Amino acid sequence: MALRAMAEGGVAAVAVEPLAARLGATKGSAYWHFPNREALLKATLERWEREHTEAVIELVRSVEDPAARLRLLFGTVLEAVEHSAVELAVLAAKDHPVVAPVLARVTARRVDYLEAVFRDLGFAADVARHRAVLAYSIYLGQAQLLAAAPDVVAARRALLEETLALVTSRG
Amino acid sequence: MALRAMAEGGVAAVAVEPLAARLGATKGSAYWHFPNREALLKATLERWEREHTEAVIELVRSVEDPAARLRLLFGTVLEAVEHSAVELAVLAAKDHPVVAPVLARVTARRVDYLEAVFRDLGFAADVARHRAVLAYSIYLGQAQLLAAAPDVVAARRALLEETLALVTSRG
DNA sequence: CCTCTTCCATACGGTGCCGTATGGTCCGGT
DNA sequence: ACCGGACCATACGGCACCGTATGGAAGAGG
Repeated sequence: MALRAMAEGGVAAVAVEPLAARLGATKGSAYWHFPNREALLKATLERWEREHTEAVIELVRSVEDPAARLRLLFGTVLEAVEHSAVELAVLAAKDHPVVAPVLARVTARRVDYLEAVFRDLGFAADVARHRAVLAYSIYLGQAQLLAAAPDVVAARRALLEETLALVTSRG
Repeated sequence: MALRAMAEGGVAAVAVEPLAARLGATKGSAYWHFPNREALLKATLERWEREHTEAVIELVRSVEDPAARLRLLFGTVLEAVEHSAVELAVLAAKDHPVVAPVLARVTARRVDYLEAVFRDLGFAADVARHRAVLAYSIYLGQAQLLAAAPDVVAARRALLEETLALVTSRG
């Protein structure tokens, strides 16, 4: 619920009074469950941290071929637009003291996982690292672009293929 | 001034009372120059639109070789971190009714320019378009990543070279 | 049946911002 | 010397949110 609110209204929407109203409850109730607004926000973010990273990794883990694994990974995260609304909301609040550490952990975890995939693809350690950062940049940028100017990104399927081809190309 | 405030505190910081205080003035003064907060924000965003896109294009226009032009372009926009704070602030407020149209125009303008550069590089129209969207995604994602988790992006110079190599590689 | 804990509601004061009203200063034109 | 417009300050009411205080309902155990 709080995650849905965050997806729609950003981190600012994870606020006591609006959320209580949305749930048909009152502030009194909310302040029994959480000591203050910061705790509510923290709980919401940590829930996002737990659910929205390992879930994808888990989904993809079973795929043997690393190229197919990468394709499934990118395909999954780039199709779910409403899913990535939460991501963008978190990024938009990157300077908030409660958000920053969670965001740093999630980012590091994801890039590290991507790095492992590129090593599975046969890239040397340093190259794999670069490709991982690059691939994650493309994901972030594309999510941002899709949300900010969807008409600019017309042929999404073709773009996905082009992205995969480039990011896994040798030499 | 308002742009500086936006870079530091996001779109929310472009507010009448905080800005007036920052300038050592009062609300009364501010509301003489602008009818309301929305007008102030709009003026700030349109100033950003005018200054932060054409300036870079102008800087780069003189370079003959399209590959060198692209290198200069990416190098310029990816080095200026404090510069890109404004960009991220605008992206973070992409759903704000005043922000959305400005952001859409700026995005379209930039991707179109990139597309022209890739055509200059000899790519066919459709491929040039894909590369342009991809390149702009990388820029957005990298700016985001640099701001959200700077330690993840260690070797920036090498990453720039890798980016350029991939994005201009022939399929 | 009484009581204690759990959970929720009402009511209050505080803060930061918006926007309006109104008065004051300074300055060029006559 | 006067006046009108440009510019700025003070003061007010309103709104949305935070957090606290306090008073219930409603079930569990003695």
